[in-house]
Amino acid sequence: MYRTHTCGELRIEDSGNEVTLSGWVQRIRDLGAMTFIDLRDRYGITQLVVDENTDKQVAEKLKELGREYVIQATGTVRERSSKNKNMPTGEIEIALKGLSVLSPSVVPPFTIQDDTDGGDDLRMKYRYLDLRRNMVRKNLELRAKMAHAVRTYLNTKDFIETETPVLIKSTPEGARDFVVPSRMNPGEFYALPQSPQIFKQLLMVAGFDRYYQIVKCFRDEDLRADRQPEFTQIDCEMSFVEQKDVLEMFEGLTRHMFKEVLNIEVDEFPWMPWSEAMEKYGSDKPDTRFDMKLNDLSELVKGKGFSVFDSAEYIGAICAKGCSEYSRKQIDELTNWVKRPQIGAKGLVYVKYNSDGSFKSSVDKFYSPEDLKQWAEAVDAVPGDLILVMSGDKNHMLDALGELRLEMGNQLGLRDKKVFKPLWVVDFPLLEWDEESKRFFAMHHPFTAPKPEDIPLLDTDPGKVRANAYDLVINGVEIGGGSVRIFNSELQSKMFDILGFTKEQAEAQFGFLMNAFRFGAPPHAGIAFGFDRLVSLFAGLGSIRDVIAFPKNNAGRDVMNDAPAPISEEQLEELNLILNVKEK
RNA sequence: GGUGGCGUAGUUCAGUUGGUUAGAAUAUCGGCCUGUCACGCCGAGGGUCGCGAGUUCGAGUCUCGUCGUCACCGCCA
Repeated sequence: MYRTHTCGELRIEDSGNEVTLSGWVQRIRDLGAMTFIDLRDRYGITQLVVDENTDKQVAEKLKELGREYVIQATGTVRERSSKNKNMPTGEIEIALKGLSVLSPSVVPPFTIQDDTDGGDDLRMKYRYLDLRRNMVRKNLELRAKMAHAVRTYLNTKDFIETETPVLIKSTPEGARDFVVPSRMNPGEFYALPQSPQIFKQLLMVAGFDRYYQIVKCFRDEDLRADRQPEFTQIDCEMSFVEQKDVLEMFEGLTRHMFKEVLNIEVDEFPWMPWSEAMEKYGSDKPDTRFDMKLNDLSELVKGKGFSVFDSAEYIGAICAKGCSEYSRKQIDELTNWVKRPQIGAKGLVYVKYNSDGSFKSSVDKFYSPEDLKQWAEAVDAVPGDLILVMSGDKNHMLDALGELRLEMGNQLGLRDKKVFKPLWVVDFPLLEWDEESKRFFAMHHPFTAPKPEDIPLLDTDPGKVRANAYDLVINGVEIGGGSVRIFNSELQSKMFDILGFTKEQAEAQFGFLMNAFRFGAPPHAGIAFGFDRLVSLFAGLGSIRDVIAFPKNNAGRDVMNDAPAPISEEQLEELNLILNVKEK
């Protein structure tokens, strides 16, 4: 028996008991004739004490100990003569009678403690040591708790958890696929799923009615703090439902998780049309923790002789509450910020609505105080506020103002991590025009159903067609998305047609799905949540890396085991592969 | 594919207009210490300043390239 208790559970009531603990040496405090050892495991830290005079044998053993040694310690629980109120086990200690080293440790490259001295690179390289730290382990415990809450909720709602294949067929739409060569089928490849999309729809055809899966998905695209090449989705599909039914079900799931995991009651989720999100927040994933909406000033500001505005397609503004005292330097910094290539604005016009009711702007030459008063009314500004205006190409400016809005939200401390504001963004466009290839792409995916009232537009103005597609957005993070699916093979054929597939291509790529639909497909709809993002949101973190046990770096590498890596000539031969790596 | 930040002791960092032998903290090792809990005190070892080239009498410092890493844009739902 290695232990009778964990390092986190002994209390003053256990005094006098003989116990055995196993764990890692956190720290040794050698006071000379008396030595204290902090013994750590997942559950906590317990202090061991050795008196040189009374425990000579054990004291001798202490000499070989070092940080992160795994030891087994036996002794008697006793009340401390000087207690530590800061730790749960702080009232007791173990007077050692026996001590054995189960496994020694070399000196670790960084210290295993909450405020570690290790940088990110090093912690990733020794991730198994990083995972010993409370902060990191807590994130993964949270993740496990959340996965449990998902299963509890969906199981009570009669969802069937079903696994779908990981080796599937590559499809042309969407993200780049990871591919896997097939040894048994020379020259042919599997793909790893970007999502189990087609399989879950086939499960609906199969009559499963309600399906879910917490499942790994793979996309071979460039990475970000919130994007990993392999990530986890809560993937779901339901039959005989409309959009409203799906949103209600998964609002229920989300609220259940907030309640179970964080003990937070969130407000009902508002529904916001995609067009409103774009116009008012400059984003399809608005952060509604704060207001500061975008305002279209185009009509108001034109025709006053300011050629920059007169020639612009769109002039928009946001109102930063209480910022009229911003200094020249602060305004300049904001101007430079929006001029960065990532934002790409030409400049920034400001109007200070001073506390005394007067105006000071960078365009005083062209606009009278009366004009500026009108602007202020249009953006709901009151004395003490700062109005920030940008002009240019409409879509670009909505985007830029949206970014500026978030930046001001950050500067003004309006994006509190402890506050959660979920909403549904609905009525996405069905199709997106691509200038390069001169064709439409499905904004969500090719199986998304158009809104019934917009179906006539498919023939006349496909770009205007809205989809029965929806995203769950929380605090400016896209947590999940889904759609009502097309379940009629004629409409599906039409979609493939609009997307530029020939009949043969559609048949080759999705024939089996179209074929399945000929055998009685129920109306169905589904959704998938980005589980990693949801966990990092709950944890109040910016990066999903911190909620994944073994994540990959920016370049998709696992710096711990150095994957990806070349394979042997024999392996290549067996897979019928010849490499043709281009020199840079 | 592109833009930017960072790279100095095991680790986290400092290092002035380019100027003598590159510092601090922490970790490690040794010594002292009976109530510590970030123990304390004394001492020691520890450096390819990421790598390569260039400018210069002289480069940790300036320039170019390269590698690594992070963030963002493109990409991705």
